Amino acid sequence: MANIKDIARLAGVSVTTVSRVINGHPYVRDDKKAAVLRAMEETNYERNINAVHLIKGKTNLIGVMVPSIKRPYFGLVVEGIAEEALKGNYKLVLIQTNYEEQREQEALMMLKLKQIDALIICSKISDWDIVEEYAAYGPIIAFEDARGRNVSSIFIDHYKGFMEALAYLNGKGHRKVGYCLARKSGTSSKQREAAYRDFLKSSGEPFDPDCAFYDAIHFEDGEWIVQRLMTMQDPPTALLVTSDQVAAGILACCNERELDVPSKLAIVSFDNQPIARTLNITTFEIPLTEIGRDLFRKVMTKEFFQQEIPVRLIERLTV
Amino acid sequence: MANIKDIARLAGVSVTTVSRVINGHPYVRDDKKAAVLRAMEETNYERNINAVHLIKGKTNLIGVMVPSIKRPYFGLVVEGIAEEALKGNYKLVLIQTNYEEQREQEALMMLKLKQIDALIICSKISDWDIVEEYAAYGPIIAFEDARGRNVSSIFIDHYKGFMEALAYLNGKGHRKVGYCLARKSGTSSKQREAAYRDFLKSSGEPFDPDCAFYDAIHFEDGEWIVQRLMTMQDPPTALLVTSDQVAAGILACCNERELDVPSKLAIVSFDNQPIARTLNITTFEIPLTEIGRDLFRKVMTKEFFQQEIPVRLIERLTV
DNA sequence: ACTTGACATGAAAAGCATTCCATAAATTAG
DNA sequence: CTAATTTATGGAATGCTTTTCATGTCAAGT
Repeated sequence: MANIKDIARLAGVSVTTVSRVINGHPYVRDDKKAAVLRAMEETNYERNINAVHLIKGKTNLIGVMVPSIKRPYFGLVVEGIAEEALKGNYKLVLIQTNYEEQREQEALMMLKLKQIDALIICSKISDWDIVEEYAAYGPIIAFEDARGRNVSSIFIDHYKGFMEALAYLNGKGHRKVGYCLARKSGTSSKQREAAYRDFLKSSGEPFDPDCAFYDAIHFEDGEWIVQRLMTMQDPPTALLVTSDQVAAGILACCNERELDVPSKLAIVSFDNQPIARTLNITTFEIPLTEIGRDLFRKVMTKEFFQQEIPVRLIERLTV
Repeated sequence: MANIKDIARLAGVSVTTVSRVINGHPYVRDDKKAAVLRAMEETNYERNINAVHLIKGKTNLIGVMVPSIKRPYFGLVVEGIAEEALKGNYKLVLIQTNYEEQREQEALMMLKLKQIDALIICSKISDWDIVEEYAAYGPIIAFEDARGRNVSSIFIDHYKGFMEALAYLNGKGHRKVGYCLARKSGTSSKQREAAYRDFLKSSGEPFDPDCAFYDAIHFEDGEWIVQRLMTMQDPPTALLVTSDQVAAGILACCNERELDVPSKLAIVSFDNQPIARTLNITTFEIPLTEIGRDLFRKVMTKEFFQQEIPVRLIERLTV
């Protein structure tokens, strides 16, 4: 494969001039420019991008840390990131972590190694201390509440969101509300459980551990949730679900078992994914794709930035 | 940031020796090795990965071309690719093309520029000629029927699959079968339409253009499909759907409108995504994640490889 | 005592494009 | 008509690591 030196020789100019032509810099006579272009054409020349990366110290690659890309939730976020990346001529490096700390560290390491120009954390398990440490090596933004931390973030206040949802259900007459969470240990789950307990305390209801459903992540998780629900002698009359996918699964299984929604079981979920609209699920909108776009835009400014995205209730037919 | 020269100076050895330590090569005295390690520790040294890429001529990055990552179908494939990539210490560069030729070309160009070591095409719109041209620059594998082409591929014979599905429905007594396709112009859609027409010809039924539903891609597309179905005076008694997502959407809308499945409308779909199991959708299994893993493994061998993956009928409750 | 092979180390080349700096020619301004 | 710009061009340094080649020491084998 020809390199810039070959082109220079073929065109009878210096490598500097060739570089000027390639990068559209001024001060190159038209005839020389033409000669360079011809030489590039003839040899089917492409510059060695890795040499460019080396000298420029950047790669136009943005890292995206996601636990699992098959989950529509992350698909929607990454979609937004990808859309925006395209405009800025950036490419995405996808790091699927499966919530393993070691893999997350690998992603962070890529930033230190300058293999990526910035890192977007869609969800993580590692401690903030570790993330902060790596923030010294390049811009990082997280889609997770980082208030009080020195890391940029665009986030949902899940405490608030859950509170609002609980108040809404309470207002609709529901006294016993169950909830489905994804990872028990995640930041957002902790916020949500705190809200749940606080709400219970303020309304004087007792806490029933049977009302908590963990590891509710996929559509298919609706199945065991409904199954468990039907074995309970005193089941909740409403369910707060942290993902439309799960809510959709629950709804589907309820229909199958002729457990009427919302009269027997009300469902409120989060995200407002397309499936929620189709199935008329009452949900709190979290504009995932839009957030993805924002994450990209903001991380590219390289400036510290934190912003809360408010959730918005969309009333449909499951309450 | 310290570089290898600094380390060499600090440790009182040559850069060659430092390189040996870094890469675990033999013939370094223990005391020197220790000195190098100490120097690296002290300066928090990390080698410049772009320099490594330049000299090695490879990046340990694999390109993945997908039209849209938010579609669970591609999420599942990429999941498999990512799993396997992890094992080989490769990272994925995601190129979301939205079926725009220009973006596809960008992905191919990355291969030429040696920014990626190999390219996996999950779906494409560009002509094979173009792909073949770029195959000269590095390993490419496609998840699309490339028989007769000089490009590696792991594929489904959609003609066969559709034929099998039609025969199955015919055997169940369905004489008028509709079908939902994603992109009208895609290779797989062409194969499927060919099968459909051939089947009709052999069974002597006339072709009703109203039975064809195009751009059926997402769960939510089920809505308009059912709507249209209900306006037809002579609707098909069965529907062949090329994605479980769409089938699930159709099923959900049928339930809502009390159109009984399967007695009023039978549904057969493809993929056997998790949602199909939960909703008891009769479907032809296409092991997407497993195929993702295979795509990665095979493209890494850098050898020409073509393999058909047979589909497998999974009978459930929608027929 | 002499050859051979294993062990150890470093100088320098290779991989390639960008950019700073110096120089020269051609214009424009005054 | 000189001084100051603008235009044009190339040499060399820079970014950093890996690998080849050359050289040297030391122990084992004959």
